[in-house]
Amino acid sequence: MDKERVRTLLLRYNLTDFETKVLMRTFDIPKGKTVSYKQLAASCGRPRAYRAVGNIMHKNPLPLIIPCHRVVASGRKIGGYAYGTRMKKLLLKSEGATA
DNA sequence: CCCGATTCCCCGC
DNA sequence: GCGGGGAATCGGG
Repeated sequence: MDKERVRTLLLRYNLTDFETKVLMRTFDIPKGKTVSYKQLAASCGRPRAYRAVGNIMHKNPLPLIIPCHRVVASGRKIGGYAYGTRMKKLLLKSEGATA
C-alpha cells in the first residue's frame, strides 16, 4: 500500500484538504511510534484543530490501512478509540510503542 | 446550533 | 507543585 494509492482513495471520499492531510500523516506514522492529536494537527497546518483530528479519527474512512491506534492524547495519556481504549492499549503494547 | 477519540490557562490549596 | 473547571478551535449532522 503506497502513499499515492491512499491519497487516491481518500480523494474518493470528497474530504476536505485538512482531513486528507491528517489521514495521510496518520498513515505515515512509523510502527512503534505514537503521535498526539496536537502534533498531528500541527503537522497539517492547524495546531489548534486537535478536536477536529479526533473527530476525523472517529470517522476514519480507512481504518484498515490507517493506524489510528497510534494517535494518542498528549502527556502519556491514552486518547479514545472506536474499538475501545483497551484494544488500543493492547495494540500499542504489541508494537512496543515507547513514545 | 450542538457535539466530539483534546489541550491550554487560571485558580485554589 | 497538583487537580479541577472552562474556553478555544474544526468539521459534520
